[in-house]
Amino acid sequence: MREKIKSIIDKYLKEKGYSLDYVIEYPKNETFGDYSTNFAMILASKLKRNPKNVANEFIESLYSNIFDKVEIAGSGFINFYIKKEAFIEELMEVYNKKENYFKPKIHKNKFIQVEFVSANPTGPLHVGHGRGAAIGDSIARILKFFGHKVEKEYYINDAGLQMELLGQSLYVRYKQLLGMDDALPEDGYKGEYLIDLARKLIMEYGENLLKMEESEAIEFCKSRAADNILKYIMETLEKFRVSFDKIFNERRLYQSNEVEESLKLLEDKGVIYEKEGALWFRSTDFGDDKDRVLRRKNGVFTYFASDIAYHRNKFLKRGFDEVIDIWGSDHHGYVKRVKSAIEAMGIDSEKLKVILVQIVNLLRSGEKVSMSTRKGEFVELENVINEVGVDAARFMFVSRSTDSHLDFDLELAKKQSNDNPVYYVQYAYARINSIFNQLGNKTDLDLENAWNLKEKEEIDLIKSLIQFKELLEKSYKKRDPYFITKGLLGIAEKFHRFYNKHRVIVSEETIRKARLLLIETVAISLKLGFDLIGIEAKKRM
RNA sequence: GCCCCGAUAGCUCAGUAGGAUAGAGCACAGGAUUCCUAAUCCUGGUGCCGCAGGUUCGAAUCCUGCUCGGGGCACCA
Repeated sequence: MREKIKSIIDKYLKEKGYSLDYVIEYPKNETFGDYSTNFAMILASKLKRNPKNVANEFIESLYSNIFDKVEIAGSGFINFYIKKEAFIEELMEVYNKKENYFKPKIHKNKFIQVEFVSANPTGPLHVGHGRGAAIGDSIARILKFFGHKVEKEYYINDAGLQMELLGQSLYVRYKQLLGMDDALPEDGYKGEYLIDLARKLIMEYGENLLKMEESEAIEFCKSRAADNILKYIMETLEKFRVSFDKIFNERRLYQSNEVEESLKLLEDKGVIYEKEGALWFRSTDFGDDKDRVLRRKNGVFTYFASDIAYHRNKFLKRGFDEVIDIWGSDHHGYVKRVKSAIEAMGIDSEKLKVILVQIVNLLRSGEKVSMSTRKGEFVELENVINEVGVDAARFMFVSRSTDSHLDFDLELAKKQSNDNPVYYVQYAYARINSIFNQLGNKTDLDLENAWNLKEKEEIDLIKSLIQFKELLEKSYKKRDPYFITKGLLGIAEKFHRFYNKHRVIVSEETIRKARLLLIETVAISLKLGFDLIGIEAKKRM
């Protein structure tokens, strides 16, 4: 609809020989029509003319039949009042094309990777990971829907100190359970889950680990812990309806020599130097605050080094056209240097999009819950899912734009009441379904009936579908699923309003069929939105 | 000290790439169900848009400075 208006204006401007940036928007107030544009004001200021005259000339030249009326308002806005027939035509289009209506016509297919969660298997996932998971998975779904080839990946830093500490921590717990006196290392993992794991170890191996060399025992504990925890993480994610196409291990980058190769590549580009025994990347050449260490004095590579290799692998080995990394906001300082390195390797750093997910404040009865993995005082995603359900959790996580903080109140999300927007939206779908159930299968819909729609609530509902299309597109362009929740709420609101005021199952066949067509189309749209953010389209509630 | 994100109604947040009287949900009060699910709907009112300047026909939105909150600034991960 917006495009139709835009093409009319563009055509007019083109005939006049102008081109300018203007907007077509929804007026704040319904009495100002369905759409509104400021182009006359912009053109007028360019020509130093009176905006109202400019607007008037445009209106007089109009001959389109989709408008009831077109008015000048305020200091030169042009307000468009759309004929209801035009909206009904739009509805028919949705009905005909189904989900495809919501896909834009043109775009080139890309091969896109979405890398997310990527938590090290050193402990269970917490709510922060949950938000990343919900966002990443939804983005992948959206990109797929819009026709791209998408690969979802989980990256594990399994080559560094963290995993070492994990092994040590488990070993200590194991010894402690056997009555030995030992303390966790300073930065060790203090969570309960390691005690559980230690208990399992004792059940399976008794005291046998004590007979090993300590380093061997720790190595054993490390891989046991990692395997177990990763398995647990994946189970949680699966429950959360999040799956991955690939798990990528950091260790692999060393085994295949890709870390060395990447550094060689950078060296050839002349952006590497040695200082004080360490190897540095001159990221300041690319706008970073300071240069970064790649290999420490002690000969050990930094994570940055393997991350460079990892991104080289993504772009040069696997050939992704676009890579989306979803990180916690606490990694924001890292973005610049990774992009610098990519640029240095001759890759367009625009192809890497880093989405920083802001913090989740978990509240329980108003009390803020702290979430540090190492201290072991975090709330597990698993618990949250069990408490509030997958649908509510996923919806909550994506219901704010990614760059704003999210307050997640467990008590609130648990409530099955209308504080909880996910139920509001799902309920709309269930109601539609219930109407169709009522009718059994005698619901032959045919398009022509749609012309009988005339009530304000009916037309408003159609408008909400058109807006949903726009929001979907925005969600896609901005790579943020948040806009989908907004669209869903918009449709649900209009639907509930319609439902309350008008009955679908009425004796008059023409009206009944028209409304059935309408709600069928609404159901299609809702279902699509649900699928894209990974929540269930419940037929009953 | 430097960098990032934020500051809008009692609370949680929108505000669509400068536009009309700044919106929604929650909370609060009242009302609606012989009939497709009351997990719904309807009616009520709140704002120095953090502060101070600037840019222009016009600023919550852009620029500059400042204040406050959160996070980040390692040869840690």
